[in-house]
Amino acid sequence: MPEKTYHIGVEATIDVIGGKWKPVILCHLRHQTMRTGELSRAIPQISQKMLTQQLRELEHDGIITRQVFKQVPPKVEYALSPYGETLVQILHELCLWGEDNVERRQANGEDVQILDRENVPN
Amino acid sequence: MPEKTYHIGVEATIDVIGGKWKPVILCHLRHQTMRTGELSRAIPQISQKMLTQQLRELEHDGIITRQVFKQVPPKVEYALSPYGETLVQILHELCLWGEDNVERRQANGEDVQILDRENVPN
DNA sequence: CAGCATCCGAACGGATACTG
DNA sequence: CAGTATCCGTTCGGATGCTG
Repeated sequence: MPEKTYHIGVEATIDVIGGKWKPVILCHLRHQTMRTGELSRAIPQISQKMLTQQLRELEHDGIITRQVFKQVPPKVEYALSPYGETLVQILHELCLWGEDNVERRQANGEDVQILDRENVPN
Repeated sequence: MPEKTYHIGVEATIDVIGGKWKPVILCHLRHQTMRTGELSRAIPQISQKMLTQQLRELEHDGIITRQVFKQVPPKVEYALSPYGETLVQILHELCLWGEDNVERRQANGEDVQILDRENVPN
């Protein structure tokens, strides 16, 4: 009996890139390699613990790469792995849908905003 | 100051369709309207409490519709709303990616399986 | 059949302090 | 700068029992 059984494809996807932070991290890594501190500044709400933890898991699942520069002070760069690159299209669509969703909620009178859009319609 | 601030589009998306169960529920509703019991049987691992809770949230966010038939025994049908339909493409891709991911892990010697594929390559 | 309420353990996730 | 370890409150989520 397999140790892990999924009933539908999306379950496996969520298992790897699901959660509160992973999609955000991956979205930032879509366009560039980033150092730990850069990611931390790009995602101000995340705690240092969560950031490291999520990066470790993404690395373990082969989605991102972690390159350590042996120097003082330390320097570590994270980037999408070739396999992680297969997610960029989906990540892009997830970003766009979220932007549309916020617009929709604003039009609906909700007090919500989004700081960085990657698509400015019209 | 807005009560809800997102820094990037994908955050808003995750806020609405993120979590362990919502993507699975939505994937099932892509192709058909389903009754509560049908969903429950289609997702055997979910508890009744979680199923109801997630359905309520999806309904509240305008992703699905809930139609109650006034009869005994009760009958309730859930379906994607027109707005929810804007997610079908993304959901489809999430399913496919997960299926590929499982194949990749299997090829890597991991003891993992997926029961229902929607795309059987080759 | 569909749903609500409650209890309770597990996991998530933040704050802080410390290391190479 | 990057990362580890610990403490601890909050939320998640399962199990059970009950209602119309």
